[in-house]
Amino acid sequence: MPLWPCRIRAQPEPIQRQTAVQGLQVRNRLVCRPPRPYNGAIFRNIFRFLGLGSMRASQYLIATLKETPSDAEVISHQLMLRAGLIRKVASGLYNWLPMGLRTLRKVERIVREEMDRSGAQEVLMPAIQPSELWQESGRWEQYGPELLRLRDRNDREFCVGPTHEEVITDMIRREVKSYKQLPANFYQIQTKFRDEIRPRFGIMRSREFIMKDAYSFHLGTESLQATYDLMYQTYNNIFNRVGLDFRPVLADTGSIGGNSSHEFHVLASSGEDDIAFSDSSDYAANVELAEALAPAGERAAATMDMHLVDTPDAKTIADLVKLHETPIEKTIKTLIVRASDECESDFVALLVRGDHELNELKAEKLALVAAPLTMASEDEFRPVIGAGAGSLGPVNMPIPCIVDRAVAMASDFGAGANIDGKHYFGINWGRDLELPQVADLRNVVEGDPSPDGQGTLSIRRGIEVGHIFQLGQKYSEALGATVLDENGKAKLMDMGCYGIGVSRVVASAIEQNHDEKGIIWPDAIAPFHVALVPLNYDKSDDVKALADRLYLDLQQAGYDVLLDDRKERPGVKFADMELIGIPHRVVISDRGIAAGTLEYKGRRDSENQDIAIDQLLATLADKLSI
RNA sequence: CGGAGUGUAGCGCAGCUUGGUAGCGCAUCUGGUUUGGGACCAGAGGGUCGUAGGUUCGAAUCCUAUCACUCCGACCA
Repeated sequence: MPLWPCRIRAQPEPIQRQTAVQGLQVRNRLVCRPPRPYNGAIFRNIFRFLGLGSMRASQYLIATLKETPSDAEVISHQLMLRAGLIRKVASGLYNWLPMGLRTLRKVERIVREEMDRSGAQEVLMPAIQPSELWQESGRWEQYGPELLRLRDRNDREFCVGPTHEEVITDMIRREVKSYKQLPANFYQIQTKFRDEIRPRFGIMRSREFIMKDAYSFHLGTESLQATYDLMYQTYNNIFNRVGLDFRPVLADTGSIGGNSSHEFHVLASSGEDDIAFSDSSDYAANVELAEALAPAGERAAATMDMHLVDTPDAKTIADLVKLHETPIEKTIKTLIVRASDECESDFVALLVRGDHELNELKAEKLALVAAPLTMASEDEFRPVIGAGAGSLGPVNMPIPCIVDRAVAMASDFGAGANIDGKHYFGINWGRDLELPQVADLRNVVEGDPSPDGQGTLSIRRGIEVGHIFQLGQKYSEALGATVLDENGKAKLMDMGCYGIGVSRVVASAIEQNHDEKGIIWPDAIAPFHVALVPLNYDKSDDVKALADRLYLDLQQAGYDVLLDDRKERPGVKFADMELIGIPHRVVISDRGIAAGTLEYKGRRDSENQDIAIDQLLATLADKLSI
């Protein structure tokens, strides 16, 4: 009998983990198929087939290093090298050694199972793609040097695929003819290549990487939205099963456009993106996107007269605060940017509070502001305003001003006087000058109210491991991918696109789960579940007999076991197993056998625990969640 | 692409200023002693000093070019 259908039938419900995304997975709980009854016996039994198998350490490549290679910057890169999971072949290119590949395969398997469960169909497309398709979509020109292009012996042009919209759209326009075949969702787990300007952080930002990409096809945006929601749920299931602390966050739809887009971020201090999320709701967004609400309440009444002060040494907000003892929230930064054609002036002044940062995305969406956002140079604006960058402000500003919501709420504030070396203090809107146009101009900061009205925002770093978004008809239109509708008329398909950086998930799991001794794998993706560490395996017949027996018993029970039968001293074995990050360790010794016990230690535990030999399976069943 | 830096044994590094023909620790192999937290002793193997050219009696060392890698920045469906 083929194994594959058995697998599907025997799948357990995804394990709900309380540790990750508290409360988030309840959102839009979509049931794609009736839940199957959980049958522990079948699960356990079948798991034997699902496991990657057990190994004896003496016959396995344990490529641990004592010292950290000098070019490894982030912790996941260092530990992946030290634990012998990967080795660098060239910049941004890595070998996966056996130990690392096991984890990669386990992540892949979880992704595959959950994608299959959602009803998506697995395909495999070529890594090398013909230029013709990219020319059809227009991306042959659009995509910069990040697209690795090459020629074959016949001088035809190809690229190494960084993504597969063109190929899948081409495939579907040939195969799918009728609305009756929709909706449909196709995915692959494949090697991608992006010729990054600067690969770094090891597997986190390599040039070649493994990605799960899925593309869905629809007639109508409602159907697209339904599959989008299903993928949103599927991604939550996947990252919960992997065992990561993550957040789905609202993301910029970027150059593709479309209605909505979510990125899935693993929270880790080494992340490259800032994520803002509410402390009391499921709101989360890329900091670039999070709306900065107006401060609550009324503007405070004026208590000072506006007065001009000589500030020859205050070129920056920091100087102003230091030299003139002004609270930073009472200062205003004035930034001059190029104006759009709609504006009668060449420039526009954008005002944010001294302690806030301009959000360029928000600014360039304003009608009066030229996109892309371009800061004006002092040479350009000095003739118009008559002052340099350190002395700008709203009072007597000859060009249109747009002020941030927080600026609009300020009173008694200080700002440049548009005269070199002078600032006004005690400025108040309405009394000293008219309040100009108000807009959301700034990045949110820690402690701001959440845009959904519930709670306040925290900001943490995140590693993007997944991204889902709606492509709409961009590619179906470019490539002419149509189906016939009920009336026999050709209609362009709507498309969605859903990616997971599979190899990056491995690195991000380490970023989130490690200590000074090494990696601490979540059970679900650990290369081995249990490290069996016999002491004196080569000398003691009792130890050897028991270790061999337990090795078989644990395999029977469905665990992936690494039996460390190497002729090494105990300290070496312990250190290696901890560095590699095997989450459960069982030590077998003559001393223990005499007392009828084994020693159990979870990777995060600080103390060993003696357990009766016949209690091992029960203990592991209790400690291990797979 | 701009800025900075590094290339010496599998890994981490010294040697370079002041040229004299390569060394340390870890790892590996052999023998012995050890054996509950990365052992010890004795011995061994392993290097075109990134590459090419130049200066010199002589270059890891000085000069020139070049390649690779790393870091910071710009970039990132």
